[in-house]
Amino acid sequence: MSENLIGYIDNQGNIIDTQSAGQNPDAKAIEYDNSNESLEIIRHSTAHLMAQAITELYTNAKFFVGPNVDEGFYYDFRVDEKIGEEDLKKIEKKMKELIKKKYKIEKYEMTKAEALEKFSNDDLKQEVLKRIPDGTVSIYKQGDFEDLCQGPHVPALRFLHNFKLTRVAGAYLGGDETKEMLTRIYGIAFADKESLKDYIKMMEEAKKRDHRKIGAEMELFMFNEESGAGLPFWMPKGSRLRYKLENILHKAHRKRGYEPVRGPEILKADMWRTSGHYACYGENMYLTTIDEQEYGVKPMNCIGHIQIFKQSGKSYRDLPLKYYEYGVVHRHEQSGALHGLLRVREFTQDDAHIFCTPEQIASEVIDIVEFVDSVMKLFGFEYSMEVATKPEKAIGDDDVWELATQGLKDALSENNLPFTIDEGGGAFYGPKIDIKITDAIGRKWQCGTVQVDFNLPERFEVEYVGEDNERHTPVMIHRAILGSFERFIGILTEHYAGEFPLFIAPTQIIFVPISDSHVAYAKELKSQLIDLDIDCEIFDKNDSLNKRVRTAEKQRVPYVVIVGDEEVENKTVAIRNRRTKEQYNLSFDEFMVELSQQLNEGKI
RNA sequence: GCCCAUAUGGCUCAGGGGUAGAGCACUUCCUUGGUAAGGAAGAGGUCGUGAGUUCAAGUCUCACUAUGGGCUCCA
Repeated sequence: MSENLIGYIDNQGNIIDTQSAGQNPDAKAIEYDNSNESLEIIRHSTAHLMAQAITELYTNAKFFVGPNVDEGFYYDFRVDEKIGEEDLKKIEKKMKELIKKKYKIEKYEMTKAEALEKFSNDDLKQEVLKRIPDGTVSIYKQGDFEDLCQGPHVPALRFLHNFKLTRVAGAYLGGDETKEMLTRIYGIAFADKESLKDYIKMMEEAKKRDHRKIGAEMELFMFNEESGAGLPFWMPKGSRLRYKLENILHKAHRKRGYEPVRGPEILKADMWRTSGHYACYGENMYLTTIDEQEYGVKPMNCIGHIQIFKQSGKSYRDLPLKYYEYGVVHRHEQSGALHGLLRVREFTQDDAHIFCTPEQIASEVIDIVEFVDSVMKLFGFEYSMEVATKPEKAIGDDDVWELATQGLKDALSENNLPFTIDEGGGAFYGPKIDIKITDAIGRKWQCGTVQVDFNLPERFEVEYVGEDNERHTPVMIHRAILGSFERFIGILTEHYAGEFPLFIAPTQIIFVPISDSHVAYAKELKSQLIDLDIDCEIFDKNDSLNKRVRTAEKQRVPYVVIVGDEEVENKTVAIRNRRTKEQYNLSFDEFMVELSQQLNEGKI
C-alpha cells in the first residue's frame, strides 16, 4: 500500500475510503493530491478533525451534519457558548494539537437501530438518523472522538495539515427556517501548503475587488439608510458607465431586429391576476391602492409588452416580433438577501419578449444564444448554460411544459451547445435556459435567461392570423442577457477590479495640465472628445504635478494624459499607460484614431 | 423573514459613563511644478434613530433602521 494512498474510486465513480475497501479492491487508487476525489476525502476528514477539536474545547457540543460544499466543508453543531471569528484561531490551534497525536481514523458498523440506541441522548444525531434509510450505518473513530458518518475519510490524521477555518455563521437545522439555528463553521483544506496559500491569496484579492468597496471608491453608486434598503442610487460616474453599457446594448438589439418599447411602472392588480403573478409571485410584489383600485408595481415587464403586441391585429408575417425594454422592476427581496448591487429591490432588466410561432422557437433560441455569446465575449466572461424545468408552483398543463422544455433542449443540442439540467428551477409560466457566468473570483452568477412561455399568451388571449387565415396563439420567449444592469455592473466591477475597458470606463481620460497656462489646451481637447462620447476630466487643482499624476493614476482610468508647453506647441499628447506606467507621445489626431479603435472593440 | 455581528465628520479608523480625536478628502493662501503625496492656515461630527438606566451616556440596556457574514430565496 502506497504511503500516499487515501482511497479508491470504483467504476461507478464512487469514492471508497481505505477503511471500507477491504483487502483487494477492484478500483482505481486515489492518491493524496489536489484532485477532486482526493480533496473530497481530505476536506471531509478535516471537518471531522474540526468537530473533534470543538468537542475538546466545548464539551457540551452536539453535532448535526458536516458535508463538503463547492468551496471546502462545513459542520453544523450546537454549543451553549457563542462562537465568533476570534474563536476560529483557537479551534485551528486545537486541531493542530490533535494532529500531533497521530490518530488513525477507524471505521465500524452497526444497524440503524443500534445507532439510535447509542446516540439516544443526542437529539441532533437522532435528527441525522431520521434522514438515513434503515440498514447499516457507519461510525468513524479517531482517538476518543467518534461520529456517525458515511465517509469517506483519510486513513489517519497525518494527512491533514493544510486547512483554514474561514467563517462562522448560523444555519437552520436541515435548512428549515422553522427549526432551531445551529452554529456553522466553514473551512477549506488542500493537499499542499502552496494551494492553501494561493486560496487565501485569492480570497484577499476577491475582498479587494468587492464591488461595494470599489463602487464607493470610484463613486459609482450608493445606498442611503433613510431611503430604504436595496434601492441603489447611481452617482454621476456610475451613470456614465451605465449609459455606455446601455448604448452598446441598444445598438446590438437594433442590429438584431429588436424594437424598443416601454410599459408603465404600475398596472392594475387584475392584470397581475390574469398573468398569474398575483397568485404565484404575489409575496414579492409591491401593491398599492389608487382611487379604490388595487395596483401592482411591476416585478416583470412581460405584461406591458403583451398589451403593446395586442394593440393591433398581427399576422404571421409580423413574426417573430421582438420587443425590448430596459425595464425597471421592483421585487420584495428578503431583507437578509440584499447584497450590494448583486441583489436589490429595484433594478433594471435588459428585457425582451419575442412573439413567434412554435416552429420558430428553436432558431430564435439559437439567435439569443449567439447574442449572449457576443456579449460575454466582449467582457471576457466564461459562461455555462442550464435548462430549468417545471417548478412546484406553476401555471399551465404538463404537456405544454414538456413541449416547451424539449424545445429548449433541442435548440441547444442541435447546435452542440452543452448544458446541464436544473430540475424544478423554471419560472412559474415556463421552462428556461439560465446563463451562468463565472466572475473573476470564480463565483458563478446567473445573469441571462431565456424562457419559453406558452401560458401567458393564452391567458391574455394573444393572437395572430396565420397563413391559413385562422387565429393562432403565438409563443412568447422572455429573455435577458445581462439579467439586470445593477447585478451585471456589480459583476463587471469585480471582474475588472474597477479597471474598466475604455468603451465603458466611467472616466476615460484624465488630463493633467502641467501649469495653468495649459488648461485651455486640455479644455479644447476635452470638447473635441465629447463628440466621440468620451468622458474626460481635467485635473487642474492647485496641487503639485506629482500629486495630480498620482491622484489621476488612482482613479483607474484607461488614460492619463499630461499636457505642457511641448504638447500645446506640437498639438500632441503625452500618454501614461495605466498598467506599465510607461509614457509615449502621440499627435492628437493619432490619439483620436487610437481611441476610436478601442471604442470599436465595444461594438457587438 | 430568521441567527450572529457592526453602526463615531465625505472616506478609513482610534477613543470609551463626566459633554469628541487622527490620517485622507474638502476650503483658502503661498508655490506654476514634466509624470505616484511641496508648504501653511482653516472649516467640518454631539458619536445611525427612539426610548430607558444614571447626578451624568458615543460609552450600559431595549426597540427600530441600515450594513456585513450566513440560512432561505433569486436577475
